[in-house]
Amino acid sequence: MEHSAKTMNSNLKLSNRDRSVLMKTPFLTGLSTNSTLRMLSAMSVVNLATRHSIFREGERAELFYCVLSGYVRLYRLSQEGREADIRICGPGDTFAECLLYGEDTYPYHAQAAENATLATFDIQMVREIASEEKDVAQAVMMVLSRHLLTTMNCVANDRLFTAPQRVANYILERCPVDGGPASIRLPFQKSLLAGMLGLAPEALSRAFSTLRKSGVTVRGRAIQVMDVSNLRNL
Amino acid sequence: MEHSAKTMNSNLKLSNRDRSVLMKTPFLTGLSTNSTLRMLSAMSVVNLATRHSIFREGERAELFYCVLSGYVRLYRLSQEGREADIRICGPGDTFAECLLYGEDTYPYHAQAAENATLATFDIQMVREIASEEKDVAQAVMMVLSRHLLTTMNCVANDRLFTAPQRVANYILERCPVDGGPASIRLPFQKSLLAGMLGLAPEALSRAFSTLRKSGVTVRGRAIQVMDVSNLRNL
DNA sequence: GGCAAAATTTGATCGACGTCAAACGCTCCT
DNA sequence: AGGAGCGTTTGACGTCGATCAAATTTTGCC
Repeated sequence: MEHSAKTMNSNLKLSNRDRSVLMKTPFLTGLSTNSTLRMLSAMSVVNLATRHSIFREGERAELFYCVLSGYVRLYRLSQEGREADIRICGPGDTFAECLLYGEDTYPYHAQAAENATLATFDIQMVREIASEEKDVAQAVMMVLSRHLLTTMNCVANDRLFTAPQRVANYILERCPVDGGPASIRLPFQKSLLAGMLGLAPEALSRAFSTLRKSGVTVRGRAIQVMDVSNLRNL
Repeated sequence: MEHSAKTMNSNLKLSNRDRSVLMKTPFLTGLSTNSTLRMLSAMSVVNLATRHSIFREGERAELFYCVLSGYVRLYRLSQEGREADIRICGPGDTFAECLLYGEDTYPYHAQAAENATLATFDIQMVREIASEEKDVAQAVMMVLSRHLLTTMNCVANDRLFTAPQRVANYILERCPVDGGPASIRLPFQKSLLAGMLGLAPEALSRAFSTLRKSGVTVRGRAIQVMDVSNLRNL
């Protein structure tokens, strides 16, 4: 029955966790009952195995996506086949939503970086719903604004900081704000983090070892910071 | 009366060119008469001299902007005072519009890169208008979508291409599509182009001289391409 | 035109990071 | 336990682009 790694579900077949993420999506949170129902009618859910391609650059776009669980990698290819990650999407993130009012083909490749559950939305239908339901339009604007903000941040980080600084920033964004010790756990492979920061995996590894001097210890996916406020000074 | 380089105008005092750009803004084009009037009531026009600061990172945001003429530089500062450009905005571009539904402080510095005329929009008021007028909400979504798309492009370019390739891309985007010879004229200083491409001015200069081998001649702001299709292959 | 200031180019140097290859470690599988 | 396969680390090396300084060109202004 299932010969591909892709599974289509009705949204009744969601895990509790996925359902909870789905409802916290900016696209569905705070909507009127009516709007929520309409959005759900434009939505499906898919399960994807690691490395499964979601869409390819240049394909005609009919859906945009929201990650419920797992991670998705958005990337471009150079002529010679080098890959550059543009964005890593985790639970709650949306992608290709800029096509609601933009081009009609996907501007990058998308691939499941781990087993993932995604909500898919029909672009045409959502465009129509947004033109009729104010709360949906507002949700779309909020999502787009936030996404734009983080992407501009990404440009600034790439241009302003070195590899160890970018890694330190990543860690600090996920640490309690006060000083003192802290420990966090990477939600995915290091190679994904590398792509997210615009680095080769080797460069990430070296960045971590540079940060040892600043009190950062890494073992597998576990990261320990001796003194957060110390790390904050570069 | 005017001791700063900043001038506030009623929108009656616009040059023809500025008025035409203003009306072609995605924010004002295709709107109903009523929506247009409401948007104009949320708008002012300012003239700025070269290098005049428009806002600083962290400032409370009350306005977003649309460039009517001239160019604006959005940038971040590192601790040590190094500047990194995030975006160069020209006529028709908007900036800080992501604050309509995002944070309430500007996430970067903005500075006039030349004498410039800007339309300013009151964020609060536009938010209110967008919640009532569907065509305005749609215009906002289109602007955000387009902006997001170009910013993701920027990340991809930075990560995928070398300096000469990025410069070649810039030129090609502004050339007639067919092969053969072409010539274009930079609309601003080379140092601005450098910042736009994420390069130091020296690196841009060297990139141009690398491209001489590929038939690109530069004299001042004039750029000549011997064979466009040739340049397209890296 | 001619001077002062700014922008751009060129040269030299250096650090950061990508790439390739090899070693190491971990996980999963039987 | 033994291995195969993958992810990560480490080393060696090369390239790209930033930086500093100086030369040169362009621009703005009387």
